[in-house]
Amino acid sequence: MNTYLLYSQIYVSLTSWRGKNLDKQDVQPLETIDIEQFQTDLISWFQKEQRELPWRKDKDPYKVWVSEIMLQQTRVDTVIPYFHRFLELFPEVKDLAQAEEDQVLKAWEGLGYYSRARNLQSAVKEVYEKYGGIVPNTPKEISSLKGVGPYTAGAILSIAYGIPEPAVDGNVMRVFSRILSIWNDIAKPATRKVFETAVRELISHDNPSDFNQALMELGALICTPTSPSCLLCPVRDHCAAFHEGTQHELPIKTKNKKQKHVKMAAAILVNDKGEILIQKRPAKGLLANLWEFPNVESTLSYVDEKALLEDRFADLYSGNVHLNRSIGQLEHVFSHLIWNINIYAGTIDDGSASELQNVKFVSIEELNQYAFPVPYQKMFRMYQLEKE
DNA sequence: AAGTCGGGGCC
DNA sequence: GGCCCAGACTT
Repeated sequence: MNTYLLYSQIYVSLTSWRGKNLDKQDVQPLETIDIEQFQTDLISWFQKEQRELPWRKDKDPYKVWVSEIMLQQTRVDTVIPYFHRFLELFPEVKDLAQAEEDQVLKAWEGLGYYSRARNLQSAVKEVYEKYGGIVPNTPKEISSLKGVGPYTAGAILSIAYGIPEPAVDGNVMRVFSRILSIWNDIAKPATRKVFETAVRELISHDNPSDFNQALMELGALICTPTSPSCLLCPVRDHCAAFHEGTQHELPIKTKNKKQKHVKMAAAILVNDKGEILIQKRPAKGLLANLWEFPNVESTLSYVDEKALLEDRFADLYSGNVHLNRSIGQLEHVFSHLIWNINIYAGTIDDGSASELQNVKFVSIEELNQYAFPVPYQKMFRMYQLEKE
């Protein structure tokens, strides 16, 4: 029973299923998917061709969890060194639960989307205190943890616990948009459910871990966004797009909007001991709880910017500020905005600034103990190069 | 549903 | 330049 899943059945259960190109499928009819054969082809390919990745050495739920959080919107090659360092610093739930947040953010420095780190630690604390350090294994409990959304819940449940839950990420949507010829816009939030429904029908109950990982591995290695390697694909016989020749048209994804430009001015301010003024960013919003150099959003005209900045910084830090020189400009691109920063260097008298909350004077050697966003790392590098 | 939230590597 | 990436959270 149900070895073969009729397309008509899927059609009923999903919206916009094969809503387009009904003529093209007649070229090479694909009326049925042999589910068991599909599972076998997919999983055996994965077991043979999968990459050796550090989080695949064992299925420790905590390690799987950390890896899945790091991998959100982040490439495998970027994550690998971070994963090693993070697990060295925080080998088990207890270690991360008891760590200082500043240390966690330092370990995350440069990886981006820093709320992932703060949410992960918050959730790990809950696991440590409420679940005795054991990562829960039910959809309800694990989904309630901070930072664990529908994808990550399914990934942990299937990979670490062998529970047949969908783990639908960008890879899975791309792969199944082609295999099942789904023309919904994968940029729309509602579309993910279409794919979850499909995965629930197709997932292997014998090996949900390899099934889900195989889909992602296929998306990363074969069924790539621009030029899929269909001739190497282990499931091309099951693929509607391959039969119809539409693999280059799928998936449908609407474009995202352009970034807004934000003008900034920032300064390296040094006191008479040669220490540098740094401050901690607010606990919410962009780059929350990371450290930065004095800066303002500036719509000032470049003509008088230096003098106006001196007044502004003097006011902010209750000291005499003198900007000696302009070091240059820096552009940094975020997902949704672009910073254009004018960079200055100068001095500040160490009056009452160090008494301000979230403000510190630190030596150059001490700087590397604080987590800085990449644009401020670039800024400090420019400062050091200019100084020589 | 749309906006916020990083950063780097391709093409 | 734009696009993508093992997404989640807030509004």
